[in-house]
Amino acid sequence: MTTDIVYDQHEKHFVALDCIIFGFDQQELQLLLIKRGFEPEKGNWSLMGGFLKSDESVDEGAERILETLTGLTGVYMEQLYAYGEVRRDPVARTISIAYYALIRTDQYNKELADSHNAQWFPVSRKPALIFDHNVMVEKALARLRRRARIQPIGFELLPEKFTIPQLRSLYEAINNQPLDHRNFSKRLNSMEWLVKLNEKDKTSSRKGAFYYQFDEDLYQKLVQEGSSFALK
Amino acid sequence: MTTDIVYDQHEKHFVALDCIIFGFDQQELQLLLIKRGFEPEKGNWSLMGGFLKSDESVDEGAERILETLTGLTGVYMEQLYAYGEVRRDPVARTISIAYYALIRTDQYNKELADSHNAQWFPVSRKPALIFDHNVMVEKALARLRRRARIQPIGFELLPEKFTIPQLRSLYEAINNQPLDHRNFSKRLNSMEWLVKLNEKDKTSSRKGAFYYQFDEDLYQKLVQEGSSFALK
DNA sequence: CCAAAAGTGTTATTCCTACACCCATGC
DNA sequence: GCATGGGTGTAGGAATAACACTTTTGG
Repeated sequence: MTTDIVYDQHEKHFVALDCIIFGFDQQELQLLLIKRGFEPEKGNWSLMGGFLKSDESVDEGAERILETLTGLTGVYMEQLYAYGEVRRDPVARTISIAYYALIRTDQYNKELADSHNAQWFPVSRKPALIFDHNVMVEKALARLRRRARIQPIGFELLPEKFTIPQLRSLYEAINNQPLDHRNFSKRLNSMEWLVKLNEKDKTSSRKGAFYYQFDEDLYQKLVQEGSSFALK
Repeated sequence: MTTDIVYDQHEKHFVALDCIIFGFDQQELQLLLIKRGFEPEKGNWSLMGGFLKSDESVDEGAERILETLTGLTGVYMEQLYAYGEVRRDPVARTISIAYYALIRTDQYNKELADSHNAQWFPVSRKPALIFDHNVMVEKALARLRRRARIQPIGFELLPEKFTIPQLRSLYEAINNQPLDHRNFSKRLNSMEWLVKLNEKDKTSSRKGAFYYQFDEDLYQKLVQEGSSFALK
């Protein structure tokens, strides 16, 4: 690409993309981290990252990074924040644009992740990370908590079919606090976009819990009509 | 700065900083825009922007851009979003990190702004902007609306001393909807951080309205103790 | 004395919270 | 038949929303 005399007097910078990858194992909120294979900080834990290429948008770059580690495409991803302290990366001045992703822990490519020395950690017991990755994770957690209250993104962390106790357990994990199961059910049952199936999950109780599904189309229609999501 | 063999195989990019500058004229929410003086899009309206330098953080870069136009430092600024479509800037691939700022329309350097062909526009009647600056403004507005409900940033747009009707008028402008003045006053009067002064503004009524101030220190203390801001 | 904006109080409704019991099933 | 988790209903309290009148004062 040809550039311009006005632009060419300015400096260019490395632009990195770092992914905070969340998962849920029916108990705890998890983070997919990789063990860094090169200096500096070799052997320490870090977020999955990579450099922006010239022929991709930053969104596309973040999707590529996620796919490189997990093999997944089309999953929920949201830009979190751009980190730009001068010395945040000791090797070279690098601007990092952080994204967070919500994936289903049973659907990613484990061999691929293994080959990058990736490992899941419960958010509550994550190791210290390199550079400013710790603050990225903190911000992602805060964002996820806020978003999950007002937008139906929790479903991205659950299987297509889920039970209400599973969903509650997820929200308890996200917010790190117990919820009253009666009030939670009551609120959910008033949500039109929640579709009850004629099928039960019997893996966690003798009685079994009904499966539900999130009706994305109906939800979009309801949003158009002015109703809004709220859960906590 | 020396870089690294691992880094050097990657591409570098122009990184720009664009500022959405909000003001309030006692009636309407305003935007400070500049008339672009060079091609392409010469003569069209745009946000104030500039390129990131190697020796400044992105926050510092944004502050520098704002100061270049307004002469102001230390004003409220928040990173909004990083825009990174490949062709968002037709001249050269440029990542833009957008910030929004809240300034007092009576305190900036008008000569400086004039020298950049800057002009205030009511948000409701802003001209079409270049590149993706329109979506930046939309996002900034949405963010401002959300923030103003849960954090005491509205005061950044008002003089140190303000009246309750002024504050209400500001919130009406931000959210573009009328508020019940009785409920608004009631809510405010229950806010401990609102300091009533023994002085009245008589410019807008014969009776006069008491001036108030925001007690930042007390607010911080209250936040520490777990109370939270909410206004709408 | 009157116009124009400032200030204040009460009630109805809605939403949220707390809380306890019955149900279905596999063993 | 009992232990285990799943499912439902009600009542009290808090926050919100709706609404009308009195006050001050410059002209």
